[in-house]
Amino acid sequence: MQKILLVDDEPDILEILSYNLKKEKYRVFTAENGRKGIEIAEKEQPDLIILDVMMPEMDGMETCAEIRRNPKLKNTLIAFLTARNEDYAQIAGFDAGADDYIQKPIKPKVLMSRVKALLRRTGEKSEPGVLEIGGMLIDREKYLVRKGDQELSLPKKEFELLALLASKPGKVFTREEILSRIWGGDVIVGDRTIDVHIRKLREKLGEDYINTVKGVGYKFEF
Amino acid sequence: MQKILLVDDEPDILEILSYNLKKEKYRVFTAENGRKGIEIAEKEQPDLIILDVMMPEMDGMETCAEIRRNPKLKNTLIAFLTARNEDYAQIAGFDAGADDYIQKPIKPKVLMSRVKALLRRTGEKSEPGVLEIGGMLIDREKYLVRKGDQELSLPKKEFELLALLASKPGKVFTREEILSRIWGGDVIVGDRTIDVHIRKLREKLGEDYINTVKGVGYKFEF
DNA sequence: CGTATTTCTTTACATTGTCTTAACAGCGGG
DNA sequence: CCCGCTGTTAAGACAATGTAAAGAAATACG
Repeated sequence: MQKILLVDDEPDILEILSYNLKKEKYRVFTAENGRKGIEIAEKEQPDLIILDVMMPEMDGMETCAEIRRNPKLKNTLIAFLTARNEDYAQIAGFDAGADDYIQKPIKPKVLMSRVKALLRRTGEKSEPGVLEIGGMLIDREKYLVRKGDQELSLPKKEFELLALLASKPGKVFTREEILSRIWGGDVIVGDRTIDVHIRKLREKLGEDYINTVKGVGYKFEF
Repeated sequence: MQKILLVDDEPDILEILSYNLKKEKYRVFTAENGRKGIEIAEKEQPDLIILDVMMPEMDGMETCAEIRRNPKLKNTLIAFLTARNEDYAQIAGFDAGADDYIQKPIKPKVLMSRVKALLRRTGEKSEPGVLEIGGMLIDREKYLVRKGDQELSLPKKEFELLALLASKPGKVFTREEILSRIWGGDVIVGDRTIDVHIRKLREKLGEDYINTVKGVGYKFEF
């Protein structure tokens, strides 16, 4: 999961951005000024830092320059938040070294696409698109599972659940772990929900792949 | 690797830009005037041409117009370099056909993000002009689809959507992916827009080519 | 230029699967 | 046998997509 640090002195903005980014499964940290921002950044090593240009004390430009000077953070992506009426050229004029500018007022959709575009480069995990285990082929790109000669197309949640379990055969995934990886931390679902999905998977794949470890969780085996 | 052609009469600028672009793994060509620029462009078929507006003899505008007239170069991306005090609107007013304006003084980071943004869409790969799948012929150059004996001429968006999905048969493209590749990152369109285009495609091609993977996206199959 | 035509987007439902819940059954341990 | 856990089933809630029609935006045309 990729980390994003937000630095802005306005709590409202922090909250809005934070909310939207979390919704998209980013891990979000916030700081209300540049100094604290850098502190947190050093500790958390975020993938992207979003800086408000206008801040008391240490403004975005300064913070940015500071980051660029800091050997531990030098290569972190930086995006500026700028009010629309600030002249782009003027801002660009500062030798700031930002990777992108995002204009206020902030449109969540715009923000998200920008953030994604920025992180695309870095982000791309090297997870293989297809994994093969126990005579089974799980294709994440095509959302398809091939077992022997038959192709199964599983519904989203089931597929993700299978892909998760199968990604580390033998490892026991706790319910919590499963919840946070597939449903995403904040979603609340009932106790039986996971079981039901497991059930469906067993139905479709056969009973011999997913094992229950009572009191702990589930694991994939073959 | 993508090619960029720089045209400017000031050797200093050429060098700075060249250095920065090369650092980002672009293949860079330079020319000190419009005439030579076009010559090189014809030979190298760059993905992007960056033109200084102010040049002796043949200035940026003229060169640009020339490029747009040249059948071999017509579709090349063009970015202008303009001094800050030249009025954007005035420049834009010329029916020059540029794809972007970059203001001097040039800040490498700004330049890079612009260049990347420009090339993102086009860039991807040198995909074949025509692809053939499932008894269908998709000609990107002519914007034509042949299915069996009949020729369909699809509207732009529909065509691009089809071409995208068909470029990786079986792969599920998420809505996000589709949006960012066809509409381009920042455009905001309603939820149902994609569906409607899918609908039209299914109407024209038949129901058996594009499959929905609920909660994930669409894929092309045959 | 204004108008006609095509393409694109939105709106406002209808529809379809998927997901979740609820209720109860089974099982093993203390 | 009671308790905590998981299994199972079916039903309903819900979210994602399908669809038709109308409104915008482009574009072509005269």
